[in-house]
Amino acid sequence: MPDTSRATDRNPTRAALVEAALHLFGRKGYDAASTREIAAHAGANIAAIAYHFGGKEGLRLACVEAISAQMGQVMALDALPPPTTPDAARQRLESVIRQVARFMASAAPAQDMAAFVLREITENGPLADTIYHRMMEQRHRMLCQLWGRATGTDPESEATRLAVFAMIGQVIYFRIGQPMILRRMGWDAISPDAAGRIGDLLVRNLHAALAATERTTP
Amino acid sequence: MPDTSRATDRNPTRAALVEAALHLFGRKGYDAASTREIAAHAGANIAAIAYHFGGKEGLRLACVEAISAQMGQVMALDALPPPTTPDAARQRLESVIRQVARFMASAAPAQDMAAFVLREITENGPLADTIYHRMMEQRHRMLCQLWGRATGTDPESEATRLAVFAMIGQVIYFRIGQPMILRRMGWDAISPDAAGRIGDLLVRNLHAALAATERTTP
DNA sequence: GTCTATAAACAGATAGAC
DNA sequence: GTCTATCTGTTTATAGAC
Repeated sequence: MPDTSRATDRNPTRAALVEAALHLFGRKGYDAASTREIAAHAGANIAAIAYHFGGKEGLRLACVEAISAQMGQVMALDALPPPTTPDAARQRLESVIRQVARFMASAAPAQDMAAFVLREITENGPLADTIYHRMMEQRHRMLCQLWGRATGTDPESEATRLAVFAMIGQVIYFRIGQPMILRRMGWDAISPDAAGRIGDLLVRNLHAALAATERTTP
Repeated sequence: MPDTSRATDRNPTRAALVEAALHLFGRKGYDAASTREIAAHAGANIAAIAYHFGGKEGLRLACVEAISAQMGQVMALDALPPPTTPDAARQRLESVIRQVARFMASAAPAQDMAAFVLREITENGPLADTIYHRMMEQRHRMLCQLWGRATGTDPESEATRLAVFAMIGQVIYFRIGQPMILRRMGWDAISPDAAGRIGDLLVRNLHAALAATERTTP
């Protein structure tokens, strides 16, 4: 059993297995996706899963690590210096929303990743804790910091935390509910143009919500 | 094989099976939830599933019918006369949001139903079409009517349909993402008080978004 | 209507050849 | 590292007693 915990994918079979697993776990759920199906989808042998990951559970963990790595790239908030003025915070929130919206609305891998994370959380599986602490909590906290700076309110107040969840809900629903949205819109995919218009809408809602917050809690 | 398609639950075993199936399908997914587990959870025998529903698939269909019936009660928009003034439309939207938010945030069955529907849609299972047409589309259309009336814009324009999806996203995220939200808020459940505050937040965001729409597209 | 017993297909894991 | 073959347990569905 070699590099079971390695996130880097030097081996092409290993990488293909993670990609296929992410797709099938996300689409059908962990239990419903069989190792045979995953191996076939990756063009690999069933035994390769045990070899590279030690078993099905190891493959699940490898998926979490792959998502964590990808997510760090898309929401690279951590690297930038924290904004000092309300206006700078507002702009930072705006650019985060646009970036995440573009990623969520279009990119195919995002579908699998979002579905996978959501499932792991709602099923409260063995990796729910890991996912929450490594990917969710710190990012929400950072968004609360920006929101607090932008509105002049306490970043860790209940109102702020809930407001950030409402904002997040808008963005990720365009991913989670996408099959429904596509049908209703008469689209077969979200074009780059459409993703831009969705981003515009979400930013407009962001500004409206920020203004409403400032007016309510001065 | 008796009343396979009956939605009314005269038989207590039948009703218990639907309830247990809704819970387990919603929590673990259709494939992952075994008929043995469902029967045990309902205090019934495995063979009762084949007897009452013709098989596992029939049980799945019975779940859809149960949700459809429940949803008609919670979002009883259809019965009321359509509002004529923008202000009446705004109030109608507000009351729908509060009602759905209260249901989504607290009631335990809502967890199972929301998770079940979401899964069926994202897995694009055999009942995805039924669910979309019987439960999603007409309600979204009705909300678009209200939104259009409230803002004076075309109810079926792209902007309106997307704006309604953004609004819906906020509401249902407080159900879908609830395990995450509870952790972050330090709650172990959403109290009635908290549900009220979440409703306040969502209504405030609704008003802000409506105002932003009016300003943008006069 | 509800139960037991069983059939036929499937799952994940592993031993060992190459 | 990758493959075939096989072991062991679990799945849904069903036949038939009561």
